[in-house]
Amino acid sequence: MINVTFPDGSVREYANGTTGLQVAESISTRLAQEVLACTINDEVWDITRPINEDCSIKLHKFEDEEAKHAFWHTSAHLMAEALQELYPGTQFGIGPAIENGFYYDVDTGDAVIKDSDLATIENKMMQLASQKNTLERKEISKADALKYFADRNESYKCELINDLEDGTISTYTVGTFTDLCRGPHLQDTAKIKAIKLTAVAGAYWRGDESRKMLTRVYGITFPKKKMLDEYLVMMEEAKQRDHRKIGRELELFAFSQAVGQGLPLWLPRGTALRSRLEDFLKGIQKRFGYQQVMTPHIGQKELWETSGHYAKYGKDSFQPINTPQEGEEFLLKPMNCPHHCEIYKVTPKSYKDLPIRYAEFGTVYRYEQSGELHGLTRVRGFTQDDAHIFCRPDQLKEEFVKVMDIITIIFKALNFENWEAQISLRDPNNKEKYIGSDDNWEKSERAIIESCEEKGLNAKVELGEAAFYGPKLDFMVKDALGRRWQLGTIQVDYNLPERFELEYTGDDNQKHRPVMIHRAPFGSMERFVAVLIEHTAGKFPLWLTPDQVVILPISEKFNDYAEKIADILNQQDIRTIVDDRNEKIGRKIRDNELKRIPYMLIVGEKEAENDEVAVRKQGDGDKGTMKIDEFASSVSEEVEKMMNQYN
RNA sequence: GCUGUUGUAGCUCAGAGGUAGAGCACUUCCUUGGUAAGGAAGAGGUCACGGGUUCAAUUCCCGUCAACAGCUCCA
Repeated sequence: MINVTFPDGSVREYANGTTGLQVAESISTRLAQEVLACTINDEVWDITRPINEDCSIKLHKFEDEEAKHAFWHTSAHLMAEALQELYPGTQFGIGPAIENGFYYDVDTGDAVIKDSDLATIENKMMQLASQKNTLERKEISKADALKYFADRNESYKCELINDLEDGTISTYTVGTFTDLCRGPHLQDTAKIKAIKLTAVAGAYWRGDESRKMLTRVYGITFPKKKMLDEYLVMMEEAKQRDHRKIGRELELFAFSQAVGQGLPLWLPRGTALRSRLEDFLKGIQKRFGYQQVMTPHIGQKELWETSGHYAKYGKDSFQPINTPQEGEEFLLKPMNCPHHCEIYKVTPKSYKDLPIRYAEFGTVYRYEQSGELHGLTRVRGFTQDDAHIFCRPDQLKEEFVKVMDIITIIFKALNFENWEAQISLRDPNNKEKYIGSDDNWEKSERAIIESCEEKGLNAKVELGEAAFYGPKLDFMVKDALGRRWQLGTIQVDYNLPERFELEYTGDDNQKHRPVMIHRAPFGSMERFVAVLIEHTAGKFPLWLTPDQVVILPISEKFNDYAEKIADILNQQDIRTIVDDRNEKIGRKIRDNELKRIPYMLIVGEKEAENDEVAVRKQGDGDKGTMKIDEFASSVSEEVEKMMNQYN
């Protein structure tokens, strides 16, 4: 007999070899029908795998990530089985479950899978699923595994097996398809009731650009048809939040082929929004002891040879600008650090001067590969809310933590809740990708890790994600469709101060090297605005939105009164416009609701007689009548309250 | 950059081997209205660009450019 401990702490006794499914059955038949996977001692298992020792158990229904994972992983195998039948000779790469669904990377040889083929594959999958085939787990030796897959010409699988340790290898078979797989899986395919293959795309084998590009088929499945329908509706709604769509509708920004790809044009309303964000950050930075600086958009090529950027990125960048003068070369600046280092060097520095914090909204140009460009989130010309902090080594951690505070303030002010932090360190197996001494790298990495510990920040550590000159702490936010974007970033750098020979005089009257922190709380204005648009669906907070109030006269007879109120409000810095079109009030309300202007003031005969306005809040309907002054002060208060919180 | 898809009016999209359509937006006129689309008329397109096939190409084929999804990359 074995003892099984449940999440509530209760313990039950079962026969040795009992499965998770049998445990579920012992509780209720309903649970047994719905359970898809189980966690045995912190490891997720198939519900049909016999348990041979005392353990803790957790049973997972579809709502749990663990169950979804098994569900979609099994779906990937099901799709593989379908592909094997439809495209004989297909070789299989990997086919994991992902955040929403699954994919499988396959090599179909000469056959090409097109978007239009997805329906056929779906149908095949449905047909196979209804066969209710069970998934059979088998543990096999490395030699047997290699032989099995080699016999089937599965070179990708063999490559994977070669990297595995003998004794840890298992396969799963469903119907006619056997796959190298760790599991866990569903008991059988009958639970898969709704299937949607969402996309087909290319993906390099093992994520390596130098290797073959396989065909990746993406899909998602559900235990109920209704769940799939709901998912598809949700995806449609997410698309409505796309910043590219809202940016066009609200006339915030645009692109022009004549100007060039990836070069955003900020329209008046977008510029108003962005400038307000910049002013907001400037206010905070002033409080934190930053000084604004300004530098040119170009600089001599030598600057980036000194920094090391040219050696690393030069040939993949916008090429040098030549001048009529023989041999003169300038670069569009891809970052601001060298300029700021030169500002540091203008005067000799004492240890008493540090820390020095130079901030600049610096526009930079990077030649991103054409396939990387994406709305405002990935562009070729963008403005970093950049700053460089030069400090003594003993000030490093305090300065680092202060930057974390700024980022937290900003995320809080804009109601970003679901951000993630990531510590990006060197790849220890690939040190030649980086510049600088081991000693400096270790100091930098330690400073970041310790700062996070000090602030109790739960950051995920990623090896190999560091910049080539230093480690960083990045703040990531998801867009409407769940894609992760890096916004804020903080980087510790011992290398540039050396390369630019930055110095300060210490209290020992000796020359010392300062440490440098690169930081950008927004990341870039472009990307931040993009994510903000998706986050708010274009309904920006009152203090930030380009137009705060729109006045809607009932008829043209009241246009003069509307203009009068607009003047009064604008004089009090309440950004007000008038919709003086010859349209009925219902129409004006509809159009301005869609423009997401926070307040609509409806004015007609009644209001004009009494110096009043009828207030309507965007998305919230009629709020009744107010005196003009009363409305003005309530708006001002609402804005001030927010600003006072952070200044 | 790679794989796939797409490119028709400012926007969203129909369409067909015989040189183009809708709705919205725009202009003018009528209407002067009370909380999410009033009515009428009009203007607007080298069907992304360059080749080829054809009596004839915006439609079929090839190339280029751009956009979209994914991969790779991201100082």
